[in-house]
Amino acid sequence: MAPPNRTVHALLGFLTWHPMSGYDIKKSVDASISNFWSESYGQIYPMLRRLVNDGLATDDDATTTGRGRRVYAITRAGRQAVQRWLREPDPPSVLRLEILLKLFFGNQVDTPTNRRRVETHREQQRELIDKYRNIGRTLRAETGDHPDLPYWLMTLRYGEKQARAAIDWCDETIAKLNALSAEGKGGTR
Amino acid sequence: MAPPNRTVHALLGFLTWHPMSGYDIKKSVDASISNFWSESYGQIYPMLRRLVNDGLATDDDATTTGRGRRVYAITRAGRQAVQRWLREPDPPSVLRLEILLKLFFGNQVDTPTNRRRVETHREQQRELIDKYRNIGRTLRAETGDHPDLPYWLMTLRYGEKQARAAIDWCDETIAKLNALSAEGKGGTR
DNA sequence: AAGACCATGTAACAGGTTACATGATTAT
DNA sequence: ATAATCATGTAACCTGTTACATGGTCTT
Repeated sequence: MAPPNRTVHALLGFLTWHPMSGYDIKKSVDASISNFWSESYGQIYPMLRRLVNDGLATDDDATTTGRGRRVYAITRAGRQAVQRWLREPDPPSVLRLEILLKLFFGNQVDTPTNRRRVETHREQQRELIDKYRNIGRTLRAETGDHPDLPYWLMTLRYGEKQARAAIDWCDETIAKLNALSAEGKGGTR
Repeated sequence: MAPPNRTVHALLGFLTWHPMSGYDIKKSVDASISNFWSESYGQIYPMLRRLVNDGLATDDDATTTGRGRRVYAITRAGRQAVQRWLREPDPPSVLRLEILLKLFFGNQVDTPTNRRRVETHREQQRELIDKYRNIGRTLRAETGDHPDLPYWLMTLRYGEKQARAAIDWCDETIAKLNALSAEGKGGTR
């Protein structure tokens, strides 16, 4: 009865590499896939219990040290679940971009307000590109021969491309906003 | 006590145009902002009640016809809430792209599986571009003089740019996957 | 001794989807 | 008549975040 759950699969994915604690997983998620995925402790800890319950992971392990730390290891069934999941088609991902929702109603506020919003977005995307570049550099340097590295870089590259496209759009949109406001002020009527 | 809620603001946004029923709003959402926003009936109907309760909309209206249909109108307080919201900065939007999560663990499956995933994504994005172009054409034709039109087109344009970037990435990634698998088969070891 | 940070966990809540139930109206 | 679709609504459920509580360990 493997649950068709995304968090579960993310956790199992990390456990395929080596046994980890909830804390480790959280750290790994933040450090490696935070540009397209997130998990909170409130999800992680209960889910790990559930994995054990479903026979997809174990914690009755010598590696679970005496006090604080509880280390989980993936089971054969767990690996099979990952394999199944990795072969499933992807459900379309629903996204909700509040910036676009606001811009959609942009005619109800003044141009500077809209422009400021787009400019802020531009800055954020600019920062993201730098972040991605740095992560890429670190990855190449520290794990240059890891067989998973090419896949990690592909996911980074996706973020980079999206951010570049977003910046393009911001520039174009700022120009349009300016044109609109010029029209409204001086122009033909 | 205006709630800091996204659905609420989406609903109010539509109500700024003219009074609408829950059903109307759902239709409008699907027809105009579905590429970056969604609302389900399960959200809409209870939320409309709440708007009335909070004094941001009314339904004690002559427009609410005898039987089925219940039409909501925005109040002054509602308009003020929209204005406040439109001037707020945008929270960073968290996205979770399952395709990237799977590709991140791509080394655990064969290249054709990964490639198929990326190719499917490419096709979906290709279709999206067509869809956006059609919506744009319809909008221009049917509401060519509406003062909100430029803003609507901007949000469409965002989707178009993102989709184009995604296609670029797909092409690049497919090439990389092929190179990886060629390496693995014949190559240096 | 203090502060950072390792580490686990839960409770409360918010946000959201799906599936179902119900019935009116309109078009064929 | 029948089918489509207009139209509202709820219950069950899942997903997810935030805030809090708790205590160990390591460094200065």
